[in-house]
Amino acid sequence: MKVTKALMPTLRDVPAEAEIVSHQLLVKAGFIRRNAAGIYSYLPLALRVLRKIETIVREEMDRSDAQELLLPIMQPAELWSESGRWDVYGDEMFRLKDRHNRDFCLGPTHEEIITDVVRGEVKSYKQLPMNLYQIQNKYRDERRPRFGLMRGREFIMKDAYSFDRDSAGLDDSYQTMFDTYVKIFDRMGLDYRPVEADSGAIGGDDTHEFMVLAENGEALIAYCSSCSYASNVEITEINDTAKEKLSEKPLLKVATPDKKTIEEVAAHLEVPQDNTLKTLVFDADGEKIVVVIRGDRILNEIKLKRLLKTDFLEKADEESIQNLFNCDPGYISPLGINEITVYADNEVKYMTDAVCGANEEGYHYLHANTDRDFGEMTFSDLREVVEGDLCPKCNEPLIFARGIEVGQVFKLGTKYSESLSAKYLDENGKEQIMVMGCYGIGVSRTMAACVEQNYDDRGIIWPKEIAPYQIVVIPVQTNDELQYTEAEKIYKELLAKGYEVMLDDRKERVGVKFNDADLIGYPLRITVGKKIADGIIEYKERNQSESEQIQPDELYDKIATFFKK
RNA sequence: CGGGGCGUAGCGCAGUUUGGUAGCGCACAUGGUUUGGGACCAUGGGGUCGGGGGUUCGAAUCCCUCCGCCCCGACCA
Repeated sequence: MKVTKALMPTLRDVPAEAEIVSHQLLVKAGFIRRNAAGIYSYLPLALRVLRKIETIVREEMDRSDAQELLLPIMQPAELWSESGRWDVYGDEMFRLKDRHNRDFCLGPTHEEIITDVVRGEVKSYKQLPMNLYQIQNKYRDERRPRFGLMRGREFIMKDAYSFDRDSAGLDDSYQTMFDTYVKIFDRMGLDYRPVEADSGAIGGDDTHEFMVLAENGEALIAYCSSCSYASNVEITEINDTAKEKLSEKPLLKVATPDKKTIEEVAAHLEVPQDNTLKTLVFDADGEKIVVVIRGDRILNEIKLKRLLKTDFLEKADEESIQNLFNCDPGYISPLGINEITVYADNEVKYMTDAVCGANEEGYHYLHANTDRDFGEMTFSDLREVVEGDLCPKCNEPLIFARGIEVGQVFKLGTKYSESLSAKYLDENGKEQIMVMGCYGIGVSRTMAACVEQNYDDRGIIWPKEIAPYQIVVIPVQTNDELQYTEAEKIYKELLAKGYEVMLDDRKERVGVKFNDADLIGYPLRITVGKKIADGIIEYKERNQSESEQIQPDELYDKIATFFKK
């Protein structure tokens, strides 16, 4: 392709709305254009990258014996009512009606449709296991689309669904997909980590997220400095081990007027914040519960939700706390609480002579000791992990990193096969419910995540496996007969050898061409300038700072080596 | 959905307070001079000033209303 024929509209300025690097660079380098909030056109350069990502995904999925199909974007409401999600999904689902006033939606995901297809066609244990996938647009009416392709309302996703006879089969399918994802992201040249994660509203047991490591990632992950453990901090387990009690002083009531926050109380009493107790009140499915954690810690609501096995969990409002404790929330504690269930973080068990509220306006207690002073409480791992906490697997310190979620694998179980009755007959002719898994890769997001991880102040640095073009050939002076002819010769030769090449034949100054080349991020740049008269051309890799002067006949081996390694 | 902000040429912006012929830079077109890291000169094309309504002799500017978009929060891939 010649640049003069191509639609690759690079910009000098970036639209003010672009906030993060991947969004700015993809717009500036002429890959994407926005048509509406969270809705983008993929221009030719972007489409080439997407196709390459898809090709890698297809090859590895096919290799794992998954089969590609294509499911509809527009889906009938009936199926979603059957699974119960028509009412649950809420405003995030794009809904529409046909001319007969029948309800439809634009698929935010495809569990219902795939289960409908499979239940109609798969009847025997002999047909299982089966894994079906598609690469298809998804639609979610996000409350706030942002970060360009990271969180759009229309996006491309590879979604796969496995159907097994039983949970042992699902374990195998899950492992196969996990291994396949590792191969996929390895091939894309991304720096990523699979992490243990929360299964959230989709439900199910095991789940891993695949996180591309990037400074601006929205997710926080904790990984072990010595073993392979890694998890989303939302679920990172903490093993708080017993500590020796230093002393046990008697309880002492002290006045703390107008000192309601942990900071204020600790400062007033001249006690470190890590020797105070924080008491929180929650409304869990209509029942009030109390949670106690160390004063300087943050409660992890996901852990609490899992412990309580509840869907609805919300901080109790100030008024109901007043009614329960007869004092301001700043002075409450588990002291003398009998009628309310009390949960505490494991760490609380080992605290000595701590500060806690007196359940009386304006007073706190010094020297509270959990086992001595508090009534019955359930201990569990409830706090948010902090960097330096010990690995739950090997007790070495945990390190934090930011990541962008580009893939997730789930064990769904029978959630959808049951509600939509996807059943098969086993060896004994007995009806059984299929066991499902689902496996997603955000294709368009992966492109953005890749940019987020691979750029410098000049532009994008595509990994060579997914770059839109592999090589750009630049004649310094397009007007110069010799320079242009030689450049075109190299361009044609590279095309003939099967490379994806762009010839920058514009009558622009060379600075413009270099800047665009760096911005667009071709892995390799070949420059033909004045020195061609002496048989010398220039070879430069995008991720190297120095270029090399070489002879044209060295070029092809060099390029072959570069793309082979 | 709550709070804040913005909408003027493809992009970045000024003009709005105080109503009086719609501007600047980049990009684009033509000609010329340049030519190894976003050149220079000249000329030119391009606007329902987000839409509708109102006030006024006159509205980008004042008033009403609708729409779009961005940021923070809550939520989420």
